[in-house]
Amino acid sequence: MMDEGIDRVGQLVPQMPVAEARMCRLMLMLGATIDRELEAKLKPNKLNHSEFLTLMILYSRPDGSSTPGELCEFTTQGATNMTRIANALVKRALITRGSSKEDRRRVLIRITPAGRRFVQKMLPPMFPQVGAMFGGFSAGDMRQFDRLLRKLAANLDQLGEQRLP
Amino acid sequence: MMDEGIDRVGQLVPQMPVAEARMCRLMLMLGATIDRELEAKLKPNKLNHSEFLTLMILYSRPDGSSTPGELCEFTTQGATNMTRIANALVKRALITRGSSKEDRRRVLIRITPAGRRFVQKMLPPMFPQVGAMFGGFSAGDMRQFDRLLRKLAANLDQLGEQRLP
DNA sequence: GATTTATAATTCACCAGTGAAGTAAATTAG
DNA sequence: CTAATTTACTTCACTGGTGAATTATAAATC
Repeated sequence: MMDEGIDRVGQLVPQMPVAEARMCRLMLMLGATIDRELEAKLKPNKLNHSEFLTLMILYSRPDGSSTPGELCEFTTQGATNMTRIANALVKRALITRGSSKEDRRRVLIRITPAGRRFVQKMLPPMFPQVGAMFGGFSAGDMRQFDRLLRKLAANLDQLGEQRLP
Repeated sequence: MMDEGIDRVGQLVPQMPVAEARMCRLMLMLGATIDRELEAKLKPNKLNHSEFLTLMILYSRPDGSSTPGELCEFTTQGATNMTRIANALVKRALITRGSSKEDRRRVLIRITPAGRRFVQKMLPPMFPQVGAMFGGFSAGDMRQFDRLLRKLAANLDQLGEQRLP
């Protein structure tokens, strides 16, 4: 369906890299699909993707804490949105927000015990889906897939750097 | 960086399918990155992703026409948003909107000659980036990658169907 | 040591996308 | 043939996310 569309565009615009465009489109579609799937799983917990990611990063930290700036970097969110996310999670008492002693510009965000319990309760129901996504993938498939995705990631990193400096 | 985070969560929650979760996260990151890259390329043309996709689907149609409902399906957009998209593209005279004769509920959307010229002008500057994304991919890599992505897509389709009916 | 510059976070105004309700036409059922 | 149901799209109110301006603190420069 999508393939036909791209093929036809390729006929009309002959210099187009058809195979690459197709792959690119596939990645976009799959990314969006996984995103939807994830959001559906999160909805019952009244979390969205970026709130979930933020909480998971805090959870994964040995000391359970970070700063908005750092969380922005790791989640690739803007600072504006991180403020909203923190507000939402603080309101639900999953994290706390306090100001740093050494640098009073900095805000210290920390996951609460309730936040940790919440994560531990929320994660396991997601496991079957995550497993099913890769049903029928052999060990070799997994290795290949990982390799190719990271190769693509490296290329994209290069592309991204060119635009900024 | 992400890998360490997932590994650490895997230690805290032992039943977690770590490899699958990692792959899933990679797909989400890459999808988002490609999306950002695409949006950056579209910005100078004052188009966003969904408007671009809509226009490209019309462009790829032999008769250059479709209906909002069909475009919703192909772009996986809600009808609400398709109304906005059509408004935006009509305002720029890239498409026309008329009502169908056989079924007066239906709206007929058609790409204009100006719309076709616009697409032909806009596409070529994107080709180098699309090519660069897959720089260093051998023919075998491309085949493998395509195979694995479609396998994943098939699994996701199954997952999606379960939730709806 | 005062002033400039840089950094961290927040607030505000806006854009893109969604769900629920509304409108209008076509189809089905009684 | 009328009434109920379904289909196609639009409108409205809201959520999530972004860029530009703001505030507060720290670091650098003169």
